[in-house]
Order: sequence, then structure tokens, then C-alpha cells
Amino acid sequence: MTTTNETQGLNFLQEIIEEDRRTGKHAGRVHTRFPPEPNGYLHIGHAKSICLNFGLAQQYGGKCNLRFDDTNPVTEDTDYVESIQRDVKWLGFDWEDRKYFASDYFPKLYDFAVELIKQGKAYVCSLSPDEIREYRGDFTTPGRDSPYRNRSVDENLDLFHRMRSGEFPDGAHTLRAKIDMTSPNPVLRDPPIYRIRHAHHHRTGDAWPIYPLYDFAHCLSDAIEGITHSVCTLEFENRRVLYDWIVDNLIKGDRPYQYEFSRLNLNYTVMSKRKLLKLVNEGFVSGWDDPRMMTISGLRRRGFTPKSLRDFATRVGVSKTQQLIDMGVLELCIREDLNETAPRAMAVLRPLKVVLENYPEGQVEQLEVQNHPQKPEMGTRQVPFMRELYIEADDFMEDPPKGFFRLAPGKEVRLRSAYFIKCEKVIKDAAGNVVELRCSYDPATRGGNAPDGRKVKGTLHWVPGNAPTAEVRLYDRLFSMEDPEADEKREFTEFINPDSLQVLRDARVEPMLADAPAESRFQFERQGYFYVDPKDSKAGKPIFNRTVTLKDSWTKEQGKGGK
RNA sequence: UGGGGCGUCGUCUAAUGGCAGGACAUCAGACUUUGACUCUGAUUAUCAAGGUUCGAAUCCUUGCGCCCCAGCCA
Repeated sequence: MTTTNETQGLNFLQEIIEEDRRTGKHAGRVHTRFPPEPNGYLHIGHAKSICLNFGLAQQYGGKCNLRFDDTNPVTEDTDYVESIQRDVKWLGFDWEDRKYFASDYFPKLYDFAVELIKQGKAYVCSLSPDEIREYRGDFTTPGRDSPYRNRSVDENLDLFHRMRSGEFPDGAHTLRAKIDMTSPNPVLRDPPIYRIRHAHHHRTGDAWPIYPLYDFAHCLSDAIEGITHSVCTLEFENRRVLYDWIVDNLIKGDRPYQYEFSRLNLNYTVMSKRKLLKLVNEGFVSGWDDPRMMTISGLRRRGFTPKSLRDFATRVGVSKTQQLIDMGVLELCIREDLNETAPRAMAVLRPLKVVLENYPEGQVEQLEVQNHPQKPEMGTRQVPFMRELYIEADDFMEDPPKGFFRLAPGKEVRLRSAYFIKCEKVIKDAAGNVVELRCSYDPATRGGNAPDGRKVKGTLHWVPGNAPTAEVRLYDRLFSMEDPEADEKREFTEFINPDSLQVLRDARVEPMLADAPAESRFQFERQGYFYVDPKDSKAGKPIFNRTVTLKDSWTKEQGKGGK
């Protein structure tokens, strides 16, 4: 209790930046970058990084670059470059005129490498990959110097030049930084910084037979762009000494520094690009934008909003501790946004026919229904009401348990914004399945209130008997296991949730929904938020993707009492 | 096993020597023409053991646990 003036503390990166500004480091500048490799689609972990990098720049009046870290031509592709830009923009961030490619720096990086050779700090090594590994040693045994370690500067220059001119086959030589083969940190055991790859690059084509490696390219790209705070994830922490070694040797004056934060993990999903790629390539999902994928494009197609993802990034915070975020947090973010903005509608997913025996045959009345219960400014719409209707099959039970507020023989419920109805008779098919309900309605309850003051516990959604059908896709978590990667003996794909997608082709929707434009969002009352699929919907034939369910304390309650 | 990093409610995250706070989740209740939303209340944490101090999540020591590193990937 007491006063609640507690200021939310700064995260550790904000503290570093504020300290840097106090001390005048980087002349007070803040310049970050988001540096994806274009070898896959961005996922929600990247969304965290995007929000962090662009957010920090925004907060401190700085800039954030978009930089493609495209130094490995064999895995990269322009399709990925396109998707990444689409995703960053959609999330709501703007790199303005600062879209860069590490590949644009190839000439400069080459010159830096030459400079390092001249300083006697890099050499051309002619060991094979296997030999390099062997010479490197392991955690407990130090590495041994390469026999090529002491080549002269002139010889190194000559060899490196010939590597660049394409004289040697792949793998014949590497350029290595000359640091310390006995370092306890294997990263410093003369790491290769250039390799020969006769491969076509998505931007530079066949201009280069050699390509720089990450450690060399990344820090120097940062320096070239005037980055001040180079923020990356924790697994790069070991490499920071190498980052500093390279920058110290080649950059004079203001220089970038690397800081690491912990990457995002979410339960019931996988996050690595390798695994996402496997899901796509082996057909476990329909593509990178399958709505079950935690890719930005998948979440977009599922119906998530940019705002909800930004909110999510804020809520999970920034730190160096391992984080495994509960899927519930993501769901909270999208529900909170859509609750405010999504107009309500009625759709019956699994229809059960209801005939109102005392309602005049052929009569149709238009009932006025609110588009949002808390926001009258969102207006109203008309929904036709008639003798034959559909309700949700789940909303009827012939022999209901205690606490069931919905329809049952002899019980009365309200039809949302319509009338009270009472179940008079249950009609079954030969197999004993309930196929139709005969009900009566109370004409005095039009609009949903009884003039005699009697109450009903349940309010059901419904659609008229002539409601159009629509396809509805119900998505659930892709994995049925909290950590699909936990079991090392089993492939994570074994834990895919068989019910992660349910397609309902005979759902009935209120008439207005038949004209719902692609990418529009609705709350189907009592069920969840839905998004009109932008790819598969056709004019007049929308397909609804379930973004997220509504919270459901009834089902939860049911789950408790056994079963 | 060598090196690096990290340990605060179930999950995230604050507190920077001075009342361990917030969010999510959970539970209970109020409200309700969505068993939604909203509102109210409640439970739950400083990895362990020593030490320094009037006072320790915070400083020191020793353990323990988890994560990362042995690609010519990023």
C-alpha cells in the first residue's frame, strides 16, 4: 500500500547509455543497429531485438540502422531481404535512409584485412578444415601454432591477393587473425576471418571468391556506420574480446562497443531459425507465414497487431538472465489490444439448429446489435431474426452438470440482443445425436430483457437460419510440450500438437461477416478474436483465422473436476 | 574438464547498504445482455552456508545450480 510513486527502474542497457551520456562517451550519441542475416524469416525473438534497438535510439534521440549481415552467400537470399524489411516496417519502425548491407563493405573490409596483415596481425593459413580443428585444441588442451603462422608479411599479402583474385579452390586457404593459440577462450585461437567461397552472392554476384566471417565483418561494419552501442544476444558474449581486438587494431577514434542481452524463449514453441526452417521445408506447416509459426509474418497472418507485439517486447523486459516467457503473456497482449479495437460479431462455429415453434413462419425482424459493449461510439448493426436459428452445439447439453448456465431441456436462456428462449423438445437422429432443438421464445423479451424482471444466467450467441457459411481456422499452440527441445533423444517435431489446426468448413456467420474485407478483425462473441486471412479469402468468401481465444473460466472450471 | 555469463514469487522484472515492489499466472469475490471486459482481495520469492555491518537481495568468502563456447555459420 502506501504511496506508489515507484519509478520503473531502467534496464541495464539504458543504464549504460545514460552513464555514457553523463561521461560524454561517443559525444553523447546513441546509434544502434538491427543486423539480421537474410537467411530466414524474422521471428518473435527478433521482434524483441528490433523493439530494443529502435526503441533505445528513439528514447535517446539517436538513430537505428537496418543492416543485413550478408557475409555467407550460400544461405542467403533476396526473398529474405524483402520479408525482413516488410516485417520491420510492419512492426512500426523506420530506418529512414539507413538500409545497409555488410556486402556493401566488402572492399573496405578487404582493405582492413590487408592492413591487419601489414601490422603482422593476420596470416594466410593453408591448413585444411580438419587440420584447423585439430590444431585448435579443445576446452582443456591449448591449441598449437599453425605451421603457416610465421609467413612473412609479403608472402601473406601475395597469398591473400591471390585468394581474392580467385586463384585457389574453396578451402585451400584462410586468412586468420594472429592472436593466441593457447588462449583459454577458443575464440582467440587464431580465428579465421576470411574464407574462400566460390559462391554467387545475392547482391555482389560473382565479384568475390572470398568472404569475411562474422567476427571480422560485424564489428567493422558497426565501426563504419558509426554505431555506438552494438547490442546482441548472450551467445556472442565470448566473442566480445575478439570484437574489441579487431576494433582496437583497426579503428582510431570513437568506436562501437558490444553489449549482450538474453534472447527470448517462449514455451510451447521453438525459436531457432534452423528449426523453423525444418518445419517449413519438411511440410509440418504451410510456410514461414503459417499462423502457428512464431515468425513475425506468421503472427501477422494469425491476426496479431504490431502494437501487441511491441507491448509484448516491453513486458518481457531486457536483462541477462535466461528468460522463458509464458505464452500467456503474448496472449494477454493481443487480447488487451483487440478488446479495445475489434468490433463484436456473432458466428456459430459448430451449428445446432433451433426452431422457435411459436415464432411466425416466414417472419423476419431486424434486431439492432451493439458493435462493442463498452464503446457505443462504435455503433450498432442489424441482425435478422427468424423462426429457424443456429446456436453453438456446445451451448446445449441434454444432461448438464451443475453450474451449466446454457441451454438444456426445460431451461431458459437469452439469445444475445434478441429474446429469451426455452428448450421444449430435443430431436435426435437414429444414432442418438442431437440434431435439432424445438424451443419457444418469449415475445415480451425483445432486446433481451424480461419486463417481469426474471433473470437468466446464460446469454448465447446465435445466427439466423439463413446465415452464410464460412471457413474458420482454429489455431492452437504448435507444440503440445512446454519445451519441445528438452528431450535430446527425440526430434522436436515429434511433439507437434496434432490439434494445432482445426478447419471448420460449416461455420455459420452473421450476414455482415460475409463481406468482411481481408485483414479485418472481429471478436466473435464468447469465442475469440478472428482475422480475415489475407491469402486464402476471396471476395464474399472470407476465411477466418482464430488469433486467440477469449479467456474461458467455464472450460477451466470443467477441467478441474476430474476428466 | 578450461573460459565466459547468470541465479529475486510458478514466469518475467524492480529495489544499486535502509519497509523485497510491479506485471503475468493462480485462487477467492463483485459486476455482467460475451462464463469476456472491468473492479476488489489473497497466496507465493532474494540458490546455500559462513562473514562484514546498527542494518545485506545488494559488499566479501566458499560451495551449488543453470546457460554459452571446441563452424572456413551468424
